[in-house]
Amino acid sequence: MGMNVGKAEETRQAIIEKAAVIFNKNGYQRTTMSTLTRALGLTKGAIYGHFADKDALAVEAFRYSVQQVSERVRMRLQLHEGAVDKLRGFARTFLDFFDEIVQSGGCPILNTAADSDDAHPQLHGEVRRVLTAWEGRLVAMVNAGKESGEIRAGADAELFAATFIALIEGGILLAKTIGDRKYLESSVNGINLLIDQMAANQG
Amino acid sequence: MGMNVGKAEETRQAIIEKAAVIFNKNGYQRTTMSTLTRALGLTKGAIYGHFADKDALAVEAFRYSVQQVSERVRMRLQLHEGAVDKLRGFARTFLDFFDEIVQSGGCPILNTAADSDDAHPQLHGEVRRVLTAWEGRLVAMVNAGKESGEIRAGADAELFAATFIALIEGGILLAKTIGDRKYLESSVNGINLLIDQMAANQG
DNA sequence: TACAAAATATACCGATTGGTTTATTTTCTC
DNA sequence: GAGAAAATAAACCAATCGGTATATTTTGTA
Repeated sequence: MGMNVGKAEETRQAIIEKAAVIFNKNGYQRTTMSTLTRALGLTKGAIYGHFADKDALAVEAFRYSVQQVSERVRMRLQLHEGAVDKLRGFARTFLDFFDEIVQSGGCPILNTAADSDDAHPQLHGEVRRVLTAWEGRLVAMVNAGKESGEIRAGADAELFAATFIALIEGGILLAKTIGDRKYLESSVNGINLLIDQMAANQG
Repeated sequence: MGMNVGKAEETRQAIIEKAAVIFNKNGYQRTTMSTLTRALGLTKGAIYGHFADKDALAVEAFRYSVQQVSERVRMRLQLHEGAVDKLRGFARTFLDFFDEIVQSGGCPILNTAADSDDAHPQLHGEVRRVLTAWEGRLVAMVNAGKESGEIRAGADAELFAATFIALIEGGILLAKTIGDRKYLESSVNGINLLIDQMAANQG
């Protein structure tokens, strides 16, 4: 028989990685299969050999984009000890990679949420899942800080998590649209203020 | 000669108003001219008699959507006296009309910003103009509060304005995507906290 | 290196896209 | 209410859409 698992599984991954940027920059509808074939140097035959349809590719591309951000955050958090420092580092990460975020078309969570809310149920579900996971992760970090005594027991972890995400996403939107990273800096500034208020050495 | 200014200028306005919702719900690309003719009960001939092309209609529809939000805010602010109360009322307005915002497809500023950043320069310019105007309005309100003595002279108006907008836009995104208005409530909560810290009777 | 299977390219499909042209109806003015 | 102009409808256009069938190349293995 011929090849089994396939060496050119790499092609599939290459399609996902390039398609992720294109989808993020142009949105689901504006990204046509012809756009992808041109950008990839492949033909439809190749793409449809790896993915059932445009939807399936879009979903995998979105997951890849999110995974890239998650990896960035994970690596950054390794550098920090303690809940408060980790929370500050979490917020700071988006500032560190702001240029890269802009270059790849903006935050994929934001873009996909705005693009899919009414029209694309599966992508909408993916976004919601990612957002609630992000929220849960922040809540867990705050709770860890409470157990270690870094954060006041009375701090509202859910409130903090929601405000954190809103500030980051809103800050990216503002900074990218207006073209000035100071807007994201303002958001990170605001998050640090919230962290200060949760810290144990505060009234 | 025939008619001059035209009674059926109303048609033009009706097209804009209905198209505004459809564009906001579905995005620029997904909103086809056929979609609009179906929703409007008109044919392409009628639409293209009033607008040069799809782009021109989209721009006018966006302006109308923004104007609707502005009018809401303007009416709300009339109810309040004093800079601090006006600022709180400003933030609160988005909460009051949250259901309506969701029903009409979400915040048009957010949607258009995410939809047009790379692909649609004219709409992108419109969004940027609206956002900076919004920012300027907030800064002016804070400065008015400084002059009246309600707000500390040392308060950072620009920082507040940027954080305000980021929290509102991010809050709407979260609340609409996850389907729980508590996320927008958290954002308004955060804004009120910032206002507290700017108020004169604070350390 | 021959051969079969997997991967990719080519050609094609009906449907729909934004937009135009021409015919028809409404509308306003005199 | 007649007639001209404006508004709308109907039919049509090339281009492109997502997707498929089939031909061809590449690939891994025996």
